[in-house]
Amino acid sequence: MTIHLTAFHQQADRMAPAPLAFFAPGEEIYAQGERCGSLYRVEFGAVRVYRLLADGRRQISAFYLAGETFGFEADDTHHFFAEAINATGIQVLRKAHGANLASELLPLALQVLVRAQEHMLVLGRQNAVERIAVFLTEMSERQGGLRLIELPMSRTDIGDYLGLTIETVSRAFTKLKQSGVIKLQGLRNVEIVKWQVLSDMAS
Amino acid sequence: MTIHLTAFHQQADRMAPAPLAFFAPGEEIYAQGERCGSLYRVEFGAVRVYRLLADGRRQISAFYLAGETFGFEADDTHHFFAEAINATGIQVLRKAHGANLASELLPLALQVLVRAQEHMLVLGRQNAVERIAVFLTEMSERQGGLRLIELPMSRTDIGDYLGLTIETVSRAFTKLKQSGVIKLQGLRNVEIVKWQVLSDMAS
DNA sequence: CGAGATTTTGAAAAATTTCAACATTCGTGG
DNA sequence: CCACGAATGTTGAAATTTTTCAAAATCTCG
Repeated sequence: MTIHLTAFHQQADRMAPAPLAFFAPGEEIYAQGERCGSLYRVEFGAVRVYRLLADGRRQISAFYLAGETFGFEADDTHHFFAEAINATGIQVLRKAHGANLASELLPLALQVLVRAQEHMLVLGRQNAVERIAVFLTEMSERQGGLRLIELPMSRTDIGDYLGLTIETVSRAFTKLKQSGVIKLQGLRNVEIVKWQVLSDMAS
Repeated sequence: MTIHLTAFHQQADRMAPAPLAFFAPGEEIYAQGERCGSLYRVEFGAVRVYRLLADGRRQISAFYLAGETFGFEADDTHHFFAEAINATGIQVLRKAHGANLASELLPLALQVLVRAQEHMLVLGRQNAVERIAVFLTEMSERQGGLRLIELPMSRTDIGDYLGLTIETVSRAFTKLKQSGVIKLQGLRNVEIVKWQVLSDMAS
């Protein structure tokens, strides 16, 4: 794959020196407990940000796709882990300190916040099929509202994002397939056949 | 109850005209869909911020206690409802636009964000007793780490915050009581008897 | 093409919800 | 200040959903 660096550099904003970093599938971007001083913008690929319980239970708080910014923290320490899901390019935005910077970051942080708050409704109050419906709707909207969507992540990741086991995720996919709402072409390509039905399920 | 207005006014920061508003128990502070242009700081009392599904299922995304700021939104529209839980005093911080303002708001927004992300782990991956343990630990920490805590909210609110039914909340409280981890003095006063055990449960 | 990894399916177990009844608490008016 | 009634909370039992454990199927990639 040829990567056109210039294209990325043109997108770079005035936030500071913004080196482009490459990550292999599964590679750690940062870990809980590490010091932080940067934000990260996905240029291509996908990232999962998660937290662990002592016994290994994992909750993915968000996926980040191309164009999205992550790495916001309340203090100088990372409270989460971040890993590349696939081969991923990331622009590291070194945090400078200044008022005009905060005014650029606040809207990005607020978008992450609103999404997190909306996801709480899913985790707290929706059943398995509804969760998958929300997830597919979200992924479609984030990929431009297309009916054909590509899932960059595994069923395990989807489960850990939606608070379900991999088996329950699989069964929910099966139900949506059997009711003709979606079609699968391979494991990671989903066609949304009945958009309105899926949308309604997501409430 | 006598309210010392001067004390509150001394706490006012330089954000702008900050009138103190009073809300009765259950009174709406703002509604989903309303335009927003203010932030809110709780002076006394408690607030719940929540979202609803079409069929009435409710998820409380956060409680806000004295000293805490809420009302952050990504655009100019409220995506959530906010209500006073009890008699509550709130400072309305009218949003001005400017860089120095954003630099003051960002840390507050980030604190809300981190808390939201941590709550996702609870909603997605912890069982009923663990959720109550987390909740009590949180409430204690937010009230200064005391062993005697006062819950300003009902069991229904707790359930809607933790993604549980009121009955499951009640049963979890009963289990914690029976195992000697907590004691109840009335419904809303909890004594944490075995701090470490509770803490460990919360993981 | 084949081996390992991932996903799907089935059946039983566990956790939570639902529905119903009972108990307790709280606020108000006598 | 007590008693009453409504609101809130607790408990029990059955139903439902999800998880767990196990095995079979499918996919991916070298």
